[in-house]
Amino acid sequence: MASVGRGQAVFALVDCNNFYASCEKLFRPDLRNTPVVVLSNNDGCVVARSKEAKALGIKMGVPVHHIKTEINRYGIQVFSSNYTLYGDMSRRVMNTLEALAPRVDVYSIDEAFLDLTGIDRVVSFEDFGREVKNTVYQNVGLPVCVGIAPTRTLAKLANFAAKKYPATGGVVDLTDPARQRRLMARVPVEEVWGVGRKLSARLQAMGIVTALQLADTHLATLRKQFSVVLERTARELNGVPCVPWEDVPAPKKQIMCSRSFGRPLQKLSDLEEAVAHFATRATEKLRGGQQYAGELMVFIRTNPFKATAPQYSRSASVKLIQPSQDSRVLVQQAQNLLRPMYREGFDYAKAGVMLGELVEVAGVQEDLFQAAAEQAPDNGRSERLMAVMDTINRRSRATVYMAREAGPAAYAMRREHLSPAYTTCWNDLPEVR
DNA sequence: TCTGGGGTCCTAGGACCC
DNA sequence: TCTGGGGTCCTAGGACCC
Repeated sequence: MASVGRGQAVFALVDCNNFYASCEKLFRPDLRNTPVVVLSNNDGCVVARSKEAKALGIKMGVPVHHIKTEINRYGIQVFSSNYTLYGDMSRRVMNTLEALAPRVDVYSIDEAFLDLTGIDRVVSFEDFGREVKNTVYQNVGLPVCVGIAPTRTLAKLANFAAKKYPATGGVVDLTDPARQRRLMARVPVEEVWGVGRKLSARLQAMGIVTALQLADTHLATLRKQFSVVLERTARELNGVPCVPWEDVPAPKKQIMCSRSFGRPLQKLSDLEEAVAHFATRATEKLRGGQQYAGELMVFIRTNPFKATAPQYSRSASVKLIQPSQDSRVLVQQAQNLLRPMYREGFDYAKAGVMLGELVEVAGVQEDLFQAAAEQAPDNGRSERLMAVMDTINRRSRATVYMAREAGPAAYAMRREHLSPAYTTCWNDLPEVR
């Protein structure tokens, strides 16, 4: 059993295997050994693959129309993204983890860091990892892998090994420095957390090919030739934690809502409808985080992949005189930005709304140059109206909406392979006969 | 026919100030 | 001939993550 110094930090990274594909399979036992892929919004490209699909060589991010032949030849099951389902399954996984570990940092929809500092006085890291894996599988039905190490970057690497080498049984304790070096020597540098395509190309050109070579590179060189980011990564590979643990998630700095349209739009009125919808959704998220937006940005663009068609792409932003979380205000501002940008004669493929300069409720500044009487008349009415809208819409999606959003959505997504809402809709509950 | 959506952090460079 | 230096703030763009 590996041991670490008293008080030395230890993290576990728990990561669901092929998360979206596993969620789909969970409710379709008939697909147990069938290759499954899940598509991005609008059924565009592959964003998740079951292990059978990976074995067939289906690549991450490939447009689905490029793999039509394989889909037919191998009987690959295709699903549209069902974020309602994945979000609900994610919540169940995270709840289970929170019951097992004292401190949990939910990092993304399918992974979380656990703080295991000091836990080896009671149970070995390896045994704890197996308990996590088994409990999640028992409670939720989803397979996970667990990597354990003194830094998050090494925990990521441990998780990579747990996934890649079946002999590990899906759990790797990487607290032992000698074991860290042995693993790093076998792992390509591009697998290191924080090293993407561009960086790995530059590193390889310098002869740095493995994770271990990166760990052993002079820190000052990394900082000088790259940046502090890569220097920190190298430090973390050497077991020195550089990312502080945060119990309270940092407040968001921007909120975005954007979507490609199911089919190209030409008319201003259709774009107005889409932009109103995006602004409404973004503002809901804003209120969910108890924040106000000080800035609003709107963009529209044609399809850059369609090289033969005339291209057009514009964005515009406005600083609000007073930060707001009122859908009426932000939808109106978004329309004001959209109309002057719009040009006739283009096939618009995508639009979006971004909220920035976010402030907490308590930090809202009164407008210095507005007469008190002009500021006062609302008197909290906006907050109350929005709260009522949110309450109603939480119970039943989109019961109350802005007038601009009305009508059958011309911008609606393509989702031709959508699975039922097994866990969030009574009518879609799976039946056991 | 058909290529996602939503984030974060860092750096370089320009404007501006004294 | 010789044309400062240091600081801040903002923005755009690039890199990364899932």
